[in-house]
Amino acid sequence: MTREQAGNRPDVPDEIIRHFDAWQEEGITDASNCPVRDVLDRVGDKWSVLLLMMLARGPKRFSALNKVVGDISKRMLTQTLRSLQRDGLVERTVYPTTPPMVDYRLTELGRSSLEPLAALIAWADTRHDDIREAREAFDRDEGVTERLSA
Amino acid sequence: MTREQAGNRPDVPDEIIRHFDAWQEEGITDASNCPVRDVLDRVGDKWSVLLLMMLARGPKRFSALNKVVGDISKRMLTQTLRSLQRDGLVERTVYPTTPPMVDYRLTELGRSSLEPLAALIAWADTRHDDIREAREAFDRDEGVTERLSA
DNA sequence: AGCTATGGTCTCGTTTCGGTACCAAGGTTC
DNA sequence: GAACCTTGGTACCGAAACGAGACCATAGCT
Repeated sequence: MTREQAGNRPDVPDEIIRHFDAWQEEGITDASNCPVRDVLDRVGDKWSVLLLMMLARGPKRFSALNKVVGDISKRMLTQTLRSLQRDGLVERTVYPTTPPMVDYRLTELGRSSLEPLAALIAWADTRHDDIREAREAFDRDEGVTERLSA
Repeated sequence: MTREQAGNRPDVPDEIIRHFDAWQEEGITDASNCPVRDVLDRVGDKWSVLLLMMLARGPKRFSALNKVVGDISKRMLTQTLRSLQRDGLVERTVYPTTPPMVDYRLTELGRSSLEPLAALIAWADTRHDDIREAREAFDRDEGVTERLSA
């Protein structure tokens, strides 16, 4: 009872698919009137999701985040945290010591975002091998993959 | 019984959180050994998720995708579709007519990705108002938001 | 006086991105 | 039979985003 029964129909609620259809008919041209487009732009940046995950356990200081992620530059860390704060996903607390101490924690909204994000992570985890395999096959065959149909 | 009972604990399975913790201890420095990082980079580009959604209903031709998304350039459309194909999420079929006709359809793997993606979309839809509100508040107060704690 | 630590900002060079122009091959039109 | 239309791209160029590193203020310790 794996997942084969899916056949040609995605195992996604029809409701969602109808959603997609609606957008297609309206044309998704403008990002402004589309709530999802808006959120996708945030999810769709290199660091936001990663930072949200790192804050899942609890508050973390700027330097701790910088250390834990490692290959993020301070510039992007600041920038990403600011936009997460602006969107109400994280909260920034400054302790007026010297040197200053700042910590970031998820808001309730931020915590709620982890739910769907966790689903995505879980998918990534279980299907990653398939992706890697596909990738290797593609690189090996280099375009021979193209199915030609009369 | 909204969502307030969450308190300080995210309503995310502990299993997932422990996952995050593990990464933190190992340091997430290198994107290569982290399956999620890999997937996040794909999800985390401007167009991939949008295109996957547009293909949810069924196969679509290059020009149809270009029309439906609207503000994607042909360049990025080609590029994004290639990488989705490489990752085994979409399948490319060329019909050798003139002018050539090409269509793209989700693979089983691609279809399976819509499940967690749909959850994310649903979240975006229900919480978008909160985000917009937070954004307006932030822009209005411009940094006064900073909580100072002794 | 000098070194260290924190949470940034500034600048600069590189990557990536969006937009436009262009291309190939065949069918249709004049 | 030369001009034009179509599709699915690629080539090129300027613009925007990104990464690495230098720099800064403040205070405590040596």
